[in-house]
Amino acid sequence: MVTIKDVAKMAGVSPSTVSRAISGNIPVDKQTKDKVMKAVKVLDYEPNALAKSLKDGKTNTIGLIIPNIGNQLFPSLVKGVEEVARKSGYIVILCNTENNLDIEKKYLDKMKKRLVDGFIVATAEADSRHILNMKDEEIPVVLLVRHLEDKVDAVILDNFKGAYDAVTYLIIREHKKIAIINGRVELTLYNERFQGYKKALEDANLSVDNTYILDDSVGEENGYSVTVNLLKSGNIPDAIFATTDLRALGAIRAIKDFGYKVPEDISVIGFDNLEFSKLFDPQLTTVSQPLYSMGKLAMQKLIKIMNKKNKHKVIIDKMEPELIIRNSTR
Amino acid sequence: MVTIKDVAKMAGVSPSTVSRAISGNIPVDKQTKDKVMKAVKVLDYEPNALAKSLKDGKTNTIGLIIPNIGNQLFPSLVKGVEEVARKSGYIVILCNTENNLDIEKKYLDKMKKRLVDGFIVATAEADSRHILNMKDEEIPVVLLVRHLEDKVDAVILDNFKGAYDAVTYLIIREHKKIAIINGRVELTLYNERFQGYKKALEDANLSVDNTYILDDSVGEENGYSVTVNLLKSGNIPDAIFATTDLRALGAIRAIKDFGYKVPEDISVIGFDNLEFSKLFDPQLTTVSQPLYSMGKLAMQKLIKIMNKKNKHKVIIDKMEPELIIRNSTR
DNA sequence: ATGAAAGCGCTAACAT
DNA sequence: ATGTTAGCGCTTTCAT
Repeated sequence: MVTIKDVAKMAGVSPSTVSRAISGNIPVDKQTKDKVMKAVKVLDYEPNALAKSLKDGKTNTIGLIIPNIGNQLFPSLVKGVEEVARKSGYIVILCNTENNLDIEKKYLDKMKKRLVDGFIVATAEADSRHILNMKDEEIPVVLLVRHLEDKVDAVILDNFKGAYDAVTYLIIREHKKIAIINGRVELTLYNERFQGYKKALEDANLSVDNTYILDDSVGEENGYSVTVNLLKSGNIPDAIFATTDLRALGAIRAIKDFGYKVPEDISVIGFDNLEFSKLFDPQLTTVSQPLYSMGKLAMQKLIKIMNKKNKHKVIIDKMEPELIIRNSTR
Repeated sequence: MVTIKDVAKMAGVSPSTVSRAISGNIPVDKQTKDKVMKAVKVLDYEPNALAKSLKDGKTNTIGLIIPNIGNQLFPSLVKGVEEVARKSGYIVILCNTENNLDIEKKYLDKMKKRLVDGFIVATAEADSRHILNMKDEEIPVVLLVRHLEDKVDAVILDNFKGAYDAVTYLIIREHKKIAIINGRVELTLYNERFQGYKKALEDANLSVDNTYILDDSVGEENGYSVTVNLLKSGNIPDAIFATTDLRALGAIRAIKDFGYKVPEDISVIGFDNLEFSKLFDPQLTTVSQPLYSMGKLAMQKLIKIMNKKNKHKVIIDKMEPELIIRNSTR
């Protein structure tokens, strides 16, 4: 490995002069600089970032904690984070936790040892003491897609509004019997979507019918069997609000299997606007989360936080969802 | 930050003893070890991995170079790599190149400065001198989903066989007029798929009809317009072999728009077996790439290579594709 | 078994 | 403007 010493020797100067010549911000005689640069070229010298990091306690590295890159939500998020990071001179370590709190904690510990400069955390577990601890240790953290009250900076979606708008749209289009397929209500985002659903019905003086509240929080059925059960009961809704696109697809499959048509008999609306939702037949009406922008914003926030060491005011950025009207609603 | 000195002071021993006590492989008096461990606990000491890396020239970090995490092929690959890496004590730096050779090179340089221990490269550009250079510098590299002759270790799919099997299946099911929607033939994988297509036709004594060779290498249409053009020409095929699932979906959309049915009028077969391809209506018949396993294998290979410093024999692992028969073929 | 000292490659304070 | 020195936190000879 070529070190700064080798360059110094070849250029006939001291290592510090080489360091200064390379960094640029410290005045160096033009001639010596030329000599140094030539030596750098000849030797193909690459400064050792590790040594620099050790010296100045900054690694220009961030840890990105996500539950599962296989879940289609996350690639867009990751892409946004990576792009801003790269353009700002940071690199990102990808930490996939498999939705396992233990793995998450281990990753966090490991990353701290490596002096990662900050974290973006996009996992949604109930137990969050370890996140709060990081706050106390003054390690820069930005939450993404989740938040912890107003204690940690975060970039989230206005899930309530997304659900409210979706259901209100259905109501405007004269649907009256609107079912919801929901996920684990312990997770804030599903609770918020549920609240939005209820509020929209209430504001339209429609009653909330418990038989239309479908719990899809367990298993990997993605809305299929709960929809089947509902249809079997004979209590046919005229619309279904699914809290994810995947659930919407499951619902549509169930509806088709029962010989009903989407949207003619039953409208279906999804949530997330995943890439494939526009490729589906019928193209899915859905609530769009600006995932890519959210990833970018999270990284921008993190950079700001990392750059100021003193404490700052916590800001929660709540992004606007957008209703994308396609062909699965009439 | 708590350092090894702080621990040493509290335990009343020297830093070297602390180091030995922690590492474990060097004999330390049981009593002193206990004292040290207690101090470690009390102070919540975390060894600085950076310092260790600087010392022993190993970072336990690998760089994973991919063209675009937004492309559905890559999350599975990444997942496999990450899982094996994590379980073997490595962390992975995610480098998204946006299909830009310049960004790729910059990332590679940057990673080298950080003394990344090795690379997995899953980008498919024609210009590969920089990859070959790494080989010369004896930097461990494994290519994934692409390869460079037999010069660099790689994990790839048997694209020829995948295409051959798919087209042969169509022939067995009595299709005679089989079109192909292909990508950039400069990329080995598309060339191989094309060769598989041709060979299957030849082996069945079917002629290769140029009007059935659809070039979908430019734009973002994903098979839609080339299919439209073909159908417009009146030269209706009875099957279409699309070289990606996305292109298959585009083809199906075009076919439906023309009032034909899939698979009754025209069978369509895809390639990749992306997550959503089974959710589509009709569920897509396609050639499956074991992406997750390929990611895992690539990381396993890389670990082996990193562990032996002397040169080794280059091995190309060619994975078996699997034909997944669903409902888009009759 | 343990401590002292040197050094990984770099930069910055200090000296000239 | 440039060289000398010290030190980031760790491990590893070399002594004892």
